[in-house]
Amino acid sequence: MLTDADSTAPAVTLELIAREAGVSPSTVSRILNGTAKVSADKRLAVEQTIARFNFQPNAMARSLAKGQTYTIGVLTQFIESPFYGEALRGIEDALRRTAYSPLFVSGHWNLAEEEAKMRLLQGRRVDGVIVLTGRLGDEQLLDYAQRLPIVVTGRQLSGPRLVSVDVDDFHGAREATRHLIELGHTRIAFISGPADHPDANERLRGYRQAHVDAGLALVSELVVPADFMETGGMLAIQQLLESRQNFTAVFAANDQMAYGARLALYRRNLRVPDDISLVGYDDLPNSTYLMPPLTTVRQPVYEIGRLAAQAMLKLIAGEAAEIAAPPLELVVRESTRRVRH
Amino acid sequence: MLTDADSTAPAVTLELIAREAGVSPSTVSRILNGTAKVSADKRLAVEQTIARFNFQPNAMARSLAKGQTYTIGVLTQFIESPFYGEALRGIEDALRRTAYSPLFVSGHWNLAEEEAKMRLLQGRRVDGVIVLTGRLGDEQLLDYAQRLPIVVTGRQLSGPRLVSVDVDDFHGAREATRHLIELGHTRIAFISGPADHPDANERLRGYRQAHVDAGLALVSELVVPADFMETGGMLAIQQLLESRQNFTAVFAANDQMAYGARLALYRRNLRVPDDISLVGYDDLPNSTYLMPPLTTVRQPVYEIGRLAAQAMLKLIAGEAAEIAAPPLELVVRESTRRVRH
DNA sequence: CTGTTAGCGCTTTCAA
DNA sequence: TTGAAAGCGCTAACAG
Repeated sequence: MLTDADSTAPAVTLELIAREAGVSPSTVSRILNGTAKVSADKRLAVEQTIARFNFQPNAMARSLAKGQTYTIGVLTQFIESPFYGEALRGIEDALRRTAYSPLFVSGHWNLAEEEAKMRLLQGRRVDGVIVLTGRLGDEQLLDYAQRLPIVVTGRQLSGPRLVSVDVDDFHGAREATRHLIELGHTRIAFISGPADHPDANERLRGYRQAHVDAGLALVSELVVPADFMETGGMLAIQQLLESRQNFTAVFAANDQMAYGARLALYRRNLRVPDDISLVGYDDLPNSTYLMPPLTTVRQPVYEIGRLAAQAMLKLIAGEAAEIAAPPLELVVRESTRRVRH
Repeated sequence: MLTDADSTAPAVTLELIAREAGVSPSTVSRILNGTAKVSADKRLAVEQTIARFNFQPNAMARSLAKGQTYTIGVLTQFIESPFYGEALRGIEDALRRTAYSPLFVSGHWNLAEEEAKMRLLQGRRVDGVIVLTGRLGDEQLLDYAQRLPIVVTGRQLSGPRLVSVDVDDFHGAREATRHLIELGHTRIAFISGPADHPDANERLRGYRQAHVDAGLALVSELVVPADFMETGGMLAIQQLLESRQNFTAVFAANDQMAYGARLALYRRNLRVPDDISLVGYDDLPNSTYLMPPLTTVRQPVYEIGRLAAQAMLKLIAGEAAEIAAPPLELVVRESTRRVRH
């Protein structure tokens, strides 16, 4: 005898439901989609059989028939990133209670991989894709936008089916540096991001501009390149210390490097902020709990995610959309203080 | 005149490719899937037209025809969680270079939401789902497994199409506590997780057992409940201090609470580890950069993700699968030291 | 208000 | 080796 698990249960399809409820498939479809009025008795019958069979319509078939998948591709860089994670959460929240759901894929800051993922998303016929920064070229993006709506962060670009959001990193870095200068610091080290990273250069520019604004000399030995990772921050401090340059403050181009820098400083018995002031960039969730709590530039990543998803919904609806750049904000916590003379 | 963007471009389908290449749709399909031998010339012609039109087969149609989606649902709890993030990365890595790709959804530790997400995944006809802990009941899981393969973490359960991985939190917490005891601590505070959280209780049990093992008295005032969040850790320290109980060490049931505790201690001018030793649980990526670097119990989350995905692949292939529980490991860093007399 | 009839784009027998 | 034809499960005119 065959057990339930062994026998090939007949797939429960819309057609099965229709038959069991004594109506036509179209009627079931109408009820499912609210496409047209259906008499109360039939509706009841159908609803009951749906419940009885625990019927779950096949989204593939539905997509195929409608030419819409109700899914929005999201190209992030590292699925585990605490930074982009906030954006994903914003996207999820914006999509909750809509018919759409997100499909997350990661590109790992690698052009080829990002392209492959875009191909995957296109194959899956997503209704649009939100690109969280990354390395795809502007023309490439414009090109994708010929076929589907695109919302992209981290650059300024626009086109028929393409909207972008960008934050003003130049401004953010300039403000952060200015904060240090206002506290009396004149020898401020800068731990920079990868030279080929779009944001990294803007932040460096901001750091420099603040010096120019204040009539302060730029000391090239105080700018040390790193990789946006904690280890990079540690190495940078080491290099800075070995260079025997004086400095009373360190501005790291992102919080992760600031964390590394913090630890390296601790190892050398340099106190923050008493000996050295430290500033980060991003305001990762953890930065409130750094010791001491880190002064940093807050990026409204969650908000960006939310706005991006909302804009995408509009684009899909065929409406125009644009996203106002949400402002960066310097969050002064306890890792910076007036320089001691 | 119509521009390219305005005109309704004829969707590029497999049929179009076939026509353009002068072959039948079946031939194109065979080339795409490597399903059968195809003469070199036709293959070439087809490949060229595919390239020319930048053809991307419609995955929906494919899924519908094959009864397989080549996608694996992953039910995580918070998409932005640094902890589960590692598992997602493990899953991504394990799936790379296979035909499958993950579909991430989050349940937010909320039964109703997890159920809704499971329904979503079933509607999308995923070929299997990996459940990262959460609140679904055992019977529920077993029930899902009747319809599709399930791999679940954070519990011990097994069935026809269901495999689970679990770590021994009891053991982990016991070891961590023992470490403290070996350092001479006898009054060890414990910041516990939510009472209805599966892992939280195991960790509490471990903490208690270590005391019993060592013949140490259990002081109930030293156990304070919190919520697995940083704020909870802060509050717990406050409560502990206000209780005027003596303690020389704090064991937090997860790293996030340890972070909060660390900050609260700092605010009260209590030094770690000189005045108070601190131990966490999880070994989040950031814990290496805490100040001082945190002694904690390392959970092999990345590995668990990888193993889960590999097991899923086997289940899908109809093979048997099981996952050996990867061992927890006490990572002794700098937040603990011998008690001072 | 409801059923019938074509597809949506791909895979897969079945013949040739 | 290749093509014709049927079908995967659903939606959407089109009649009635």
